[in-house]
Amino acid sequence: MMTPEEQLDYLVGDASEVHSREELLQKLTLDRPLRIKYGADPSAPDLHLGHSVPMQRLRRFQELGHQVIFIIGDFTGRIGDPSGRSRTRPMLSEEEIERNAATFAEQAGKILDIEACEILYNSEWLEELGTEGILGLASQYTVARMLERDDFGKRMANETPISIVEFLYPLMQAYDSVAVRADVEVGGTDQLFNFLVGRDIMRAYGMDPQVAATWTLLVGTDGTEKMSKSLGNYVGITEPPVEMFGKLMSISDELLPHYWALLTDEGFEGADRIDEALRHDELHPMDAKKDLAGRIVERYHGAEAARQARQEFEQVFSRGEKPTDMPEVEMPRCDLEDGRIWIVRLVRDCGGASSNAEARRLIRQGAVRVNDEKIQDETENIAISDGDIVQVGKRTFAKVSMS
RNA sequence: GGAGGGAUGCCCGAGUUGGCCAAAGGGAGCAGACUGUAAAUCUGCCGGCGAAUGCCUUCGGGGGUUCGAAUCCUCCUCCCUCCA
Repeated sequence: MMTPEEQLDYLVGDASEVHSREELLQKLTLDRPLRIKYGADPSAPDLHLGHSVPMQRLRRFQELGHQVIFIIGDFTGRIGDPSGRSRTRPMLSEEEIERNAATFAEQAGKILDIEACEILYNSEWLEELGTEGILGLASQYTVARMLERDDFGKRMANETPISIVEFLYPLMQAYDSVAVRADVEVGGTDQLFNFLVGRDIMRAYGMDPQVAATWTLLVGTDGTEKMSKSLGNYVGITEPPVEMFGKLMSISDELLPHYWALLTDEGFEGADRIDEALRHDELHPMDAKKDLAGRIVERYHGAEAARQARQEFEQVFSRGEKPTDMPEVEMPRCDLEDGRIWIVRLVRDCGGASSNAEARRLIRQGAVRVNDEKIQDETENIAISDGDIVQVGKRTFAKVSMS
């Protein structure tokens, strides 16, 4: 059994900010499971490694017997994204939200014990608030304090508009904490302000304020922006092992310690060790990356899958060989003329291009090979037979299957 | 309530004395070279169409002027800024 101090370290030792550790320590000595709040977006059901960071931490709370509460922001989702100016958040129907929540639960279940979690919709209590309740809530906070938020402050300074609902958003999120009697709220550093509003609002409603704990946001595979689906720089936790492995191998060396710290169980200490070893040339960056990729694939797909993904990666990219499994393209004989097919059409059928123009471009640029032979004439009608292998670029392969 | 500015290709953003605009430039993306599938860099591509100096669809939406419009007129929709 860990002492409360050890628990504190285990739970928030690697957090970027905790307000406050003393309070959390005090709560840990209470003889009851704490209620740990995590807000989930109702519109983005595909979880990626960025989401996995706070979720791994939630799992630790769970391990120590605390109660994890997911709040699906179905109501707050409707009032729009407070940060995105032009991004119009689509209105989601109830069925969609329901479906997204199911997907969320399924994917979150890969990281923690979902059966033991409470999943709540904030429309449940926010709808009941009514105008009177909203006004009462709004009266608990001042404009000046709202402007303390970095984002708002900047926009005021730049004279870019801020809509009133954007002020309401943190308040509602704060009210969620009141409604679920949260002891702790966890999330990314971008949520800190909202979490702190939560503390104030809880006090205003006569409750013990929640502890706010945030973790550094995971940077995407591009190495600059935060990981997000819309930026296309993400690694989804349900992606197939080979894809996952490949994406992790393509990150820059500089990103390695950051990933190591946030995504492995070794945390910042392990990351420092890796960083040190890399600096002294005791470790090759590629090996370190393979290690990282392997660990992550293993977490979501198991050890065997991780081993295979690594092997496949080395086969195709290090040795330039063909992958073990290639998708087959059905080639009806009747579509051929004298056993020949237009190369552009072939590239498209293999999924190597989405239009003829794109296929032409690829051919002109020397990216297309059929049975290892480079094809550069975009007008060529090529003879094909069963089992021929078409390669487009470095990673798209397909095997022809005559029918 | 009043005055003014704007809506361009995936994103940002030129272009508005009408033709030389499929539309500059940057970013993203894709391919090639180089590699450790790195990253960085360099080169090329970057609306579509079974070869074309060719054709088709694009510059918020509709209508119009014209041989010809992203560029002019008109109505509509949306966004923004300033004054009150």
